Formats: sequence, structure tokens, C-alpha cells
Amino acid sequence: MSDEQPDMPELKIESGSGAGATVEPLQLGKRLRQIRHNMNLTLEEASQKTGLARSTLSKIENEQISPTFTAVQKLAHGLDIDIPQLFAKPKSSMTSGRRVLTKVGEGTSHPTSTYEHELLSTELARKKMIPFKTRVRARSFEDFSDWVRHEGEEFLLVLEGEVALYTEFYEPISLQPGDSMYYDANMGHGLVSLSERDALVLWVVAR
Amino acid sequence: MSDEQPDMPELKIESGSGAGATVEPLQLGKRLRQIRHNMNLTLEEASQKTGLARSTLSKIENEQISPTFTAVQKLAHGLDIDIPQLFAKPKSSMTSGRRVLTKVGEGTSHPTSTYEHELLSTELARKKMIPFKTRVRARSFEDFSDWVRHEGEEFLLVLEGEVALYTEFYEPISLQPGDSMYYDANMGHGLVSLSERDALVLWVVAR
DNA sequence: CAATAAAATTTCCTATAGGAAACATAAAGT
DNA sequence: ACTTTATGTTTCCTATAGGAAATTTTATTG
Repeated sequence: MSDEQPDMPELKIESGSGAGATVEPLQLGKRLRQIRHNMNLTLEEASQKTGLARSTLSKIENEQISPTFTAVQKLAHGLDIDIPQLFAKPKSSMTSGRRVLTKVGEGTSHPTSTYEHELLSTELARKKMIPFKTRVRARSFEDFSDWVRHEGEEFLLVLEGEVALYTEFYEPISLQPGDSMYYDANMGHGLVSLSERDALVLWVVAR
Repeated sequence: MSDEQPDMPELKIESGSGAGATVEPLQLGKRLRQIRHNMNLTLEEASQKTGLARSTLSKIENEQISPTFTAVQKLAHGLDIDIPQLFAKPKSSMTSGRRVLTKVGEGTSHPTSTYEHELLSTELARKKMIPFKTRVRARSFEDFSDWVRHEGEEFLLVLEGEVALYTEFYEPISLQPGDSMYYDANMGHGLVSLSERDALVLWVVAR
């Protein structure tokens, strides 16, 4: 049912690099106003959180003044945004404005003896994360010849079944559906199913 | 090693997030002085490159004044350092060999009118990904004041219910349990539940 | 150790950021 | 409509950032 489509608010993405000669075209004011609106805050509330005056905030957002660094610090701290992110250009490694859908069961499958990985977003190259759904066939730690170990970090969420995550330096830990783990992938790791049937987990790797 | 059935010790969750009650002790001045020295520049030379007065640079480096944002821009532009990097904490990423468990339902909850986010691995600071499980309360696009838009990329997997992902530049797309999306987060986006009840999704953000 | 040169700091003044309150505008209630 | 209430803007004034030149400190050379 549903949807007629509501008209969507338009807001153009500034393409970033202007002509090199002049200084940054970074619109700090607009950026801050957007953040504040996303948080559903009024100037008064933001003022209380940051310790800056309403008027000052207004002027900063309207780019009538250039805030001092201490002001920026108060802003970032009060609104809980980190400064690098605030100044980062709205650019991404992934070609801007892309998206990809993977319907259930339609990822590309990579079966091994211990796991069956279903890669979920293969179409997009150069992305920061690699997500896949994995059927865990391994039943004991001996199923591995050695630790799996690679650059980056991993996030793991159990979807079905019961698993044990073996990691170097730690005792193995058992996980139920809904439990999640986050760990450094340089640390050796391996996953086994504890129940009769295969377990199903979501895995996301960031390099 | 290895028994087949590992004992399952509990891993303590370091709940203390309390770091940083006071304001950032970020030493911008020292930082800049280091950079300038690394470039073998005198204040005079730096002055010419940046367009700021010698005296001003001196005061900034000695933290006698708090530079305005425009001054910081001139600095960054003139010395060819990018601003996010300037403010980024000199700390490495995740401390090597760490891991953290989040039991089901034990993440930190952040309810809003449209979403209820359950952050899954808050204990580890400075990690590459931010995973959270979200209950989607929004029922129509009008529930949003504006697009959500931020640095990075997002992966999304539907756990329960039926949702529609609205993204800038594209038509909204409907997703069933098991379906997943991967998209650029700079592109405005918003998620609504299509069925009667709230939907449940897993979200992972990489910056 | 002088004497000189070079670099960094401090002084003084002007330009501007930041705060309090007045003003303006918008939304909601009567 | 009028009044009230909330939110954003502008006005003024004070505090402070930024620039030019004087002063101090640090390095270099005879």
C-alpha cells in the first residue's frame, strides 16, 4: 500500500573542490545548522549544551562571524560531534551517491568445507566494508589448520544457531542469536557451530 | 589445544565510557609548531605562506590566543595540511588484539521519535565501524525534517518487518527480511517501516 | 666574549568574535 | 483578529584575535 511520494527536500551536494586559488569553500555554518536540525535542537538548547550564546550560534550558522577554535571545541563537545568529521569534506572513496540492493539469497556464494559465505554487495568496488552472511559448518576448532588472520576489524552478529568464537589470546566465547562481537582481525580467529545444525551469522569486515 | 566443547568463560564488558568529561586537551599549538619544524620553516616563512602575521603564528603556537576558523583555514591551506588530519587525535586505531562482546539487548539504547538505536560495541573507541540494531518507528517520509547525511558508507540488513529505504537521487526501495543495502552515506537517506509494527534492522556505518 | 644576524616573543593598536538584551518573526492558543 | 509563546536575528558593548613594529632571546661569526 502506501506511497505516493512525498516531495523530497532538495539540498544540493556541493561538489567540493572549488578553484584552487581561493581558500576552502567549506560551509561550516550550513553544516552546523544541518547537524543541529538533525538533532532537533533549538538555538537555545544548543546554547545550553555548548555554553555559547544563542546569538553567537546564530551568527556562526549564518556565516556572519568566524568562530574561534575554542568556540568550535565547545560546539563539538556539546553536540557530541568530533572535529575531524566536522571539517572533513563531504567526499567518499566510494563514488558518491551510489547504492546497491541484495535480495535475500541473491548474494554470490563461496562454499568451503567449514563455511559457506554469501557475499552481499559485490557490485560496488572500493567500498570500506565487506558484508557477508555465513553458514557455519565447522563443528570444532580442529577444523581449522591455523588461525584466520588479516588486516582490519570485524563485526559479527549471530542470526541463527549457537556459535563459539575462538580468538587468540582469549578463551573461546559462546554466542546466541542476537549477540554480537567486535574484534581486531589481526588477532587470529575462527568460528564453529555449537549445535547440531549449521549456524548463520552476519559478518562485516572493514579494512 | 582444543577440546571440542570449549568452556565458555564470560568476557567482562568494560562499561566505562566516561572518558572526556572535561573539554578536549587537544594541543593545537604544539601540533602546529611540530609541523612547522618538520617542514624546516621559520615563522617568517610560514607567515608568507599562510598570509598570517609572524606574531599571530607565534601566539597561536604558544596557545596565547585561540585562532579563528578563517585563520585555521589559511594555516591549513598555506602549509598544505588538511584540517581533519590536523584535529585528528594522534592515537592509533583500535588497540591491537582487542575484542568485545555485546549480549542481545545489552547495547546502549538511543531512542528518538523515529528510531530506537541500540549501539552494539560502544566500549571500543576509535573503531572503523559502528554497528547498531535499530527499531524503525518512522512510518512515512514526512517523519523526517530533512535527509540524514554524513561522512562514510552504510550497510543495512533487514532483520524483521518490511521497510522502505528512501535515498536522494533514487526512488525509495522496499526491503524484506534478509535483504540488504550498501550505500554512500553522504547521499541523503531515511528508513521507514511499511508494516503495522516496527521493523528491526542491523546497521553498520564505516567512516 | 663581544658584535652581529636571525628567529621568536611581546607590545600596542585596530578589527572582529562573543555575550546580553532588544527586536523580529513564526507558531499556537484564546 | 489579538495575545501569548517559542525560535531566530540584530543591536550594542566588551573581550579578544590579528597585524605592524619594537623588544627580547637565540644562534652565528669575528
